[in-house]
Parts: sequence; C-alpha cells; structure tokens
Amino acid sequence: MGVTIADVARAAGVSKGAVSYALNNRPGVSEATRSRILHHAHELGFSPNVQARSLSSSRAFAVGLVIARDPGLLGSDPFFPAFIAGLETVLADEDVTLVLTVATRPGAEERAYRRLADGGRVDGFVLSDLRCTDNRIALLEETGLPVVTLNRPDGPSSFPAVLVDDTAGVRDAVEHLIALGHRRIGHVAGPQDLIHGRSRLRAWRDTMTAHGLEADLVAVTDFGAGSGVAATEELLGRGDPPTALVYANDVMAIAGMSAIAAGGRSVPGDVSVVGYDDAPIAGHLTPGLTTVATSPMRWGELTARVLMRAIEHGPRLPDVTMAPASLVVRGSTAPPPGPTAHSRLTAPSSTAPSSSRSSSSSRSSSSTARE
Amino acid sequence: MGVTIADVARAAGVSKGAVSYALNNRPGVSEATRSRILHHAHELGFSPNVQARSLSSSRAFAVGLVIARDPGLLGSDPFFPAFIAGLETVLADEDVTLVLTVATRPGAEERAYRRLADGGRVDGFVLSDLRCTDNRIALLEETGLPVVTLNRPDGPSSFPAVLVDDTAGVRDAVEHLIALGHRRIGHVAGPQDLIHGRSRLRAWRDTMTAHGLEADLVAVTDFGAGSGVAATEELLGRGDPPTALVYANDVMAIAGMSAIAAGGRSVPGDVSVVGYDDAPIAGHLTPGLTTVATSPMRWGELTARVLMRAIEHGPRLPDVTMAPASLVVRGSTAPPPGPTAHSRLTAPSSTAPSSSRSSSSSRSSSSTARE
DNA sequence: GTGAAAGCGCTAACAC
DNA sequence: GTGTTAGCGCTTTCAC
Repeated sequence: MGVTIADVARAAGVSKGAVSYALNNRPGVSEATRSRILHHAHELGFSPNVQARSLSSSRAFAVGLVIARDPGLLGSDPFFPAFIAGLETVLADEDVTLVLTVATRPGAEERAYRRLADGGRVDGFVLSDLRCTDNRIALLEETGLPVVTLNRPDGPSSFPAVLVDDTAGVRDAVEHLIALGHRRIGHVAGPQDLIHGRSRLRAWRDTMTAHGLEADLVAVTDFGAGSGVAATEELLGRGDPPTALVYANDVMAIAGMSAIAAGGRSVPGDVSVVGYDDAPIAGHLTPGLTTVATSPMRWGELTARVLMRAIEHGPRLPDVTMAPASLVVRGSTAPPPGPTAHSRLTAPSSTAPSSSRSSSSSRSSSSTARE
Repeated sequence: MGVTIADVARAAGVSKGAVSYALNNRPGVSEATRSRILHHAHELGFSPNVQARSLSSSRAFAVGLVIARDPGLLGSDPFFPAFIAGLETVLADEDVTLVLTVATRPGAEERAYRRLADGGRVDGFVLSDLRCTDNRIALLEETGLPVVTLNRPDGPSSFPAVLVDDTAGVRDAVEHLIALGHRRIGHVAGPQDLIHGRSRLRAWRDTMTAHGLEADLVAVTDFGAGSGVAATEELLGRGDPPTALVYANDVMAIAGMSAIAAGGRSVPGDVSVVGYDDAPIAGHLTPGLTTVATSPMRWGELTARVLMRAIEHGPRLPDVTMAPASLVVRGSTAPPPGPTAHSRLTAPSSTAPSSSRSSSSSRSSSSTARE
C-alpha cells in the first residue's frame, strides 16, 4: 500500500493512463516512455493494488478451490498438498491467487461456491472430487465462470477436464497380480458416489472379468483407514478368501497390511497388497507398498494452465489428457502361497519378482497370464 | 455480479449510502428503513462486490497462509488439512476468504508474502512452521499487517501467538515409557531449524535428564518417512540400543515400526514406539500407535479467531494458550523385554502410567502388563 | 435520520 | 502516440 499509479505518473511526468499501459505491456505508449515509466515505478517501489485493478477490470486475479471432505480423511490424503503445490507453480507466475475453502459443515460447500462466485472473488474454479451426477456442475454453470474439472464428470458438462486415466493403473495392478499367479484378487473400493472410487472399482472388475476371473471379492469403504481394516478382515474372512488385495488408496492399503499381519498372515507371503496414490511413505515401509502412482503435482500444474487459458481466452476448451497412472511395483506383491505357487512357473517370464522401482516402471504384462 | 447497491437503493427508494449503512448494521438508518432495504436487497438477490468494498474500505476480506514445505512431506502431514478446516469454520462466518500459497521453489516464500501484502490482497497472515530465528517475523512486521503465529517464536515478535505446549505431550510420552520400565529411550527428532522440531527434542532430553537417564539416543531427521527409517536403524544398531523410541511425528513412527519389524524385532515386545500427531491412521494399525494428540482443527479455529480480532481491533493482542498436547496410549508401547523388566520397581513413583487421554479410547493396560 | 457527493486506485474509452 | 476523463461498486464524510 502507499505508492500509487498517480505517484508514478507524476514522477515520470505522464498521465495515469500511460502508466497503466506501460505496466501492462500494452500498446499505447512509446518504448521510450514505457521504459522511463517502468524505471520510475521500480524506483518508487510501486506495486499495483489488486482491489483497484479488480474493480475496474472486473477480474479477481484469483481462482477458487473448494474441498468438501472430512478433515481426517483429507489429512491422510497425499493428493491435495501436491496438487495445490502444482497449481501454485503456475498461478504464482501469473500473479493469480488461490482461494481455498475447506467445507466441513453441511451446506457449506454450496455456500462457498456461491459466495466466491457471486462476490466476484474468483475468476474461475477447479472442481475436484467429482461425484456421480454432481450437482456442482449445474451450480457452477449457472455462475458463468470458467471451470476445469479433474476428470470428466459422468453427466453433461461444458467445462474442460484434465484427465488422468486411473483405470490403467488399476488394470496394471490386477494384471500384475494375475501374472504372479493370483486368481482370488479382492478390491477394497472407495466411496461409490465419487467417480474415482467408482472408476477404480470398475477397472478392477473389468480386468478380472476380462481374464475370466470372478469379481466377487469387493468391499466398499469411505477411504478411511478404519474401514480399510474392516474391509480387509471381512474379505479375508470369507469362504474362498483372496490371496491379493487391491486397495483404492494407500492409507487403506497400509492399514490393511497391518491388519493382515495382525491376523497372522504375511505380506506378501500369504496376501499381496496393492495401494493407490504412491504416498510418500509407501516406499519406506517393509515390505514396500506396490501401488499406483499418479502425479498430483503435474496434475495441478496442467489444471492451472488450462484454467488460466479458459479465463483469458474463453471457457470452452478441449479436454487435456495426462499420462495414465502407472504401477510402481515394490515388495508387497509376490506369487500367491503354496498350492497355487506352481502357477508362477506358467506365468509369462516378464513378470519378474518385482522390486523394480524407477520413476514409473513396471508394465505388467497383462494379457498373457492364464493357466 | 449484476445487482448493485444502486439497484437496491432505487428499489427501496433511498440513497446508496443508506443501503450501505443498512447492510452493514450500522447506525445511520431507522429500523424501518433498514428492514425495508434488507428486504429489497434479499429480493433482488443482492450480493456485495468484494472488490468494491475492498477498494473503498481498504480491507481485503482475506487472510493469507503461506506454506513452505516439500509437497511430499506436506502430503503426509495430517496437520494442515485439519488446521485449515478449523480456520475455515471461523473465516466463513466472517465472510473472509483464505488465500493459500504453497511455496516450493526457492525464494517463492518471501515473494509470496510480499505479493500478498503489497498488493493489498490480505488483511493479515497466519504464520506457521516457525523456524529458529525466523526472518519472516521481520518481513511481516515490515508490512504492518496483523499476524498470528503458531507458537511463540524464539526471537522477538510483536505478534500474538496461539500456543500449544507440545512439551507436555512428549514429556508424558517419555514418562509413560519410563513407568513401563524403559531406560534406554531414543528420540527420532525433526529438523532442528523448526521450533517444534527443536522443542520436542528438548522436551525429550529434559525429561530423560530429569529422571536421571542418559539422553544419548537421538537422531535428527527431516520429518520424512525415509529418514525415519534410517534413524530407526541407526539407533537400533548402536551398542546399547534403545528399547523404546519416541518419534517427532507419526509418519516416521509408522515407517519406523515397519523397519523395526523388518529387522526381526517386534513392536512393542522388543521396542516400544511413540509417535506425534495422532494421525487418523494411528489408531487403525496393529498394534495401534501410541502417540501425542494435538487438536489441529481447534488450533485453526482459535488462530482464526485471534487473527480476526487483531484485524478488527488492532494487532497487539495477548497470547492465547490451548490445552496441551496429550498422550494417547495404544498398543505400540509396553514394558521392555526380559532382563530390564524388574527395573520398573525401582522407577520413581511420580511417573504414573499416564494413560491419560480424555475423550477417546484405549488406555493400554500399561502398568499391569507384566509377565 | 437521511441523501448527496467525493473518492478508493486502477482500467479503458475517448479526444488530442 | 499520448494524455484526459469517466467510471468500476462501494464506503464515508458532510450537509440537510
């Protein structure tokens, strides 16, 4: 606060308008005047007042992100911090600010969107955690503001989406297990009102079915550690229990591994485990957690880039597709125990005992594995 | 955007000024006029344009939070999401927005503070992750904006702080272990340039010393899972190894438990483990992780409340103290193995089993468990 | 108690 | 090309 455009204008001996043009690299001033103005601006330590710019240009120079999740679940999800960091790398360069709302109380989410939109506080939104038949789409379309969605909604949406195919990661995971010789592969699914909870379940089921395996070992959870444990116990307690479990996130997988061990079974000796997220801790457990790695930070970057483009050049943009989520094989997956063990011999040679790692790695040679 | 104060004024047959007074519950209009105005405002779906309010009142109706951390570490820290959710409950009521910046690139942090302050984008800051001799204090004092710090900086600061005594939690943890009979208690410390990394180390050392135990088993880390594992292995590999480890956060404790098990030792049979944070997953592992619970959400609430008060009534406010962090005893702590077992009898009586914990759960029958 | 009017700091349309 | 000027929507001082 303090030095205004008028001060700069006076110092440079020009009008306010000229200063505005100069500062925004816009035609309307000669090169000579421009650099003189810039010099004085710098000299005086001028920094534009966003409120004023906003008011006259009716831009907020801010974008909104509303997160509606239980704080406990949020706290164990490695996604958002990295995603936000990714957004930030782009936004900071554009001098755009991120307005974050964490909505916990009922109704707070919708209020948050309205408040930000109606008050003119943001120029656009990032829409994450898409839900099945998500009513926020209509809500946001009503505001007329540009929006970018994380993955494509299942209903109609006029907003561009930044897509990550999580299907591929889950499919690779299941096929990796099949290649190891597993036949009884369970899935600890996320909430089915979230499209990514649903798509991961579908990917698991489709892959199982495609390989002629029965997709009966599934338990639906809320993504929390507690229900991950409960689901693990429930699935392992069934008649013909799984020899491998694919979890919809790492938190449940980690809690699940612990529950499996507590039940007297070993990972991966008796039960193989695959997570989803590649949380920072995943590689530091023993055994390391085989999991599906997404790139939340790059997702954030790309999302911000698309959103900025939508804000500047109109909201109707094509979808952008990111590299698919990829399987990271670590120690928590191995051939199934005992009787089934021989099947590994018949498995395609490419399915080496894992322990690979590398950045992305490990295509699991899917299709071929059959006995 | 759309309906302005002028529209409301016209509808109600009054001047813009009157509408402004009415909307802000301020003297200057009669009750009758006020309610008529409010009625029309509501009718028209009026929602004030923040930019305009900001410009004329030179308030941003926003507060800033700048987080400078490696996204990987951030992603495994349950603190921020809950803390932010807590902030939000208060801010939303006041119609104040949270501007979040995650600074990853070098220099980005300072730039972020300056950008938000100089541009008039925020009315105040929350300062977290305080560092030893934190230069942000001076930086922010320069801006003249109100600030609330999370815990008291080690250097001079004119800002009010919201205090949580993490010392008490660590002390309780150590005394809980001592009461169980442990003598060789190690500490896997956080970064020593963070005041909370340092204060937890100090609390551990002071408690050890106070009980006449040697505080030699310490390893300093970066709070990451990887270095938690390394520190665990290093400490357990020493000549006279620890029978218990107190970790500066839960992520390291969880990774540490896994490393201990991988090394052929059992938790808590051979080594007891205590974490810090009470991450959502902590209670769902087997054994459950004994840990120190803070209340990040309430911390956020209180911080927001103090900050709002500072913004509205001047920045020089007294510190506010929260309930101290408290120990949550679960299954990961037990008496030390074999030969040392008798030692508990000689332990000072003052070190009661401390299975405190209020609301929830799981006093692990500590004191009684003996063979 | 009420209304008129002067800005807040900037942008952008318009004359020069 | 350059400078002047009228707002953006609201708050707030000042007459009435």
